Amino acid sequence: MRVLVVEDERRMAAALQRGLQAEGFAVDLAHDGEEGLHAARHGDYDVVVLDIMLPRLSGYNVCKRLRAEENWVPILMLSAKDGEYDMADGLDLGADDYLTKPFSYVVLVARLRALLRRDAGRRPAVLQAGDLSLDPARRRVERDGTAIELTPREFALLEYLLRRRDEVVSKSEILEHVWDTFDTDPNVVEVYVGYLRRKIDVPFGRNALQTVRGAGYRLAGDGG
Amino acid sequence: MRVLVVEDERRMAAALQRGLQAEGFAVDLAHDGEEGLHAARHGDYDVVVLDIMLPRLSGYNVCKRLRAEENWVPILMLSAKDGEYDMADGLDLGADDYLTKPFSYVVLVARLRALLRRDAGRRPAVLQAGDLSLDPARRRVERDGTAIELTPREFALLEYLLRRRDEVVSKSEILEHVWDTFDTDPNVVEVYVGYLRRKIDVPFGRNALQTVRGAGYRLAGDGG
DNA sequence: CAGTCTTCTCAGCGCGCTCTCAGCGACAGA
DNA sequence: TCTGTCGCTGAGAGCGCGCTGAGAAGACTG
Repeated sequence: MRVLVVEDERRMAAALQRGLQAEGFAVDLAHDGEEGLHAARHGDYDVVVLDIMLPRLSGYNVCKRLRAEENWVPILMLSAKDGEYDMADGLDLGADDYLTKPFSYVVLVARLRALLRRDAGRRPAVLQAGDLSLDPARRRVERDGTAIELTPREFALLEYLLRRRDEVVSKSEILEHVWDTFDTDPNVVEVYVGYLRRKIDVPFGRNALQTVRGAGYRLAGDGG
Repeated sequence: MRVLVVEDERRMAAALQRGLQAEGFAVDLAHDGEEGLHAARHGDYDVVVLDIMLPRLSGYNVCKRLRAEENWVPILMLSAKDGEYDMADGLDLGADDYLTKPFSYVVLVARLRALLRRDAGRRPAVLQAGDLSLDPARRRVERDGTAIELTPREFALLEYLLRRRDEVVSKSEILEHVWDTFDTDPNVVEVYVGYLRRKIDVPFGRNALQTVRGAGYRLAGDGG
């Protein structure tokens, strides 16, 4: 899941980046409003965390412009508690949720996941393919009722493949959305596909995670 | 689909080439503006990815000259984010789209596809000929509801023939667009036409992929 | 600081894809 | 019918893609 964090205060930005990456998100940073607006327009993010007090262009205006352009990416606004804008303003502008600094990190993550879940409405809270299920909020994976332990990277990979189940997903797309790079050695994807198979397919005698040679991978919607 | 990438920075150029080839494009590289201009003039490309900061001749000028020569090949401009030119300049010059570095790889591919689609006057997302269909995005081929597995080369060949369905396409055109060469033995085309027939025609008792002796091949619009 | 877990790199290997080649059949012109 | 050309196809060689085991490096825990 790709997150854009627009925050000018370096320490806060770095902390958010580290924290969210640990949760398995792919995080990009923008340090002022112009940069943030541009990134949000072109970056294909699943959610945007947007500070209000920003150099060059306020978060307030970034949000307004995005909505004016019919860009409906979920936005979570952040503001200092003594700021001149309050929650009502933020939500009026088209933000989807709102947090006041100082906020609890755990609350931030919970709200982000809530946004991702709510987004598009048709996205189910629990992703499924046959008897294989993944719950993004609870970080839980099951096959046939049995819980499966995954590392953060494995989890992010499976989540992305499940969100695009039945589609053929190229290694470069996977690198982009799960690793947040595109010029890395694609072998790392092959390695992690191997790890996943040994956890979600092999023990169950299934074949959900299929190779499409020369094109990428496909997660079978029926669970293999 | 032939893409020209004009980019002086070797690592970026190589990464783009690898990535786009993985997406099924035929990619040529040019490493400075003069070279790029020359290639764009004579290379018969479907789209050009053009960096702005280039040795010898800027992307800015390459674009300007091409348009002055009435060359309307779709151009996607790339610029460093702190560059002296901005989006408005690029679009004013006749570029069709514009991306700022660092950009998302997936967005680049999506924009390229959008340009290609727009260029041909709203190409349908799914190519069809009778009950034979090919979905470039999902990389899926079906006949009569049955999924058909194709190798990358077979897929590229069928895609090209479908885009020019009902037309007689010569072997040299096919070599040019699917193999990205023109001095190879045309026999390889015959071999792959044979492979395709055995997958899309023979099992269904059809004859969509027809030989026009002395001229080339034609994919029948009604699916044979 | 040791021990564990996670991530990622690397090298080797097996197989599927690609392409070449030769032989043969189909076709057109004489 | 004969002949030369064009296209088709089966066989097979080469190699590049994808998979895997080993292990190094780094993060985290006790």
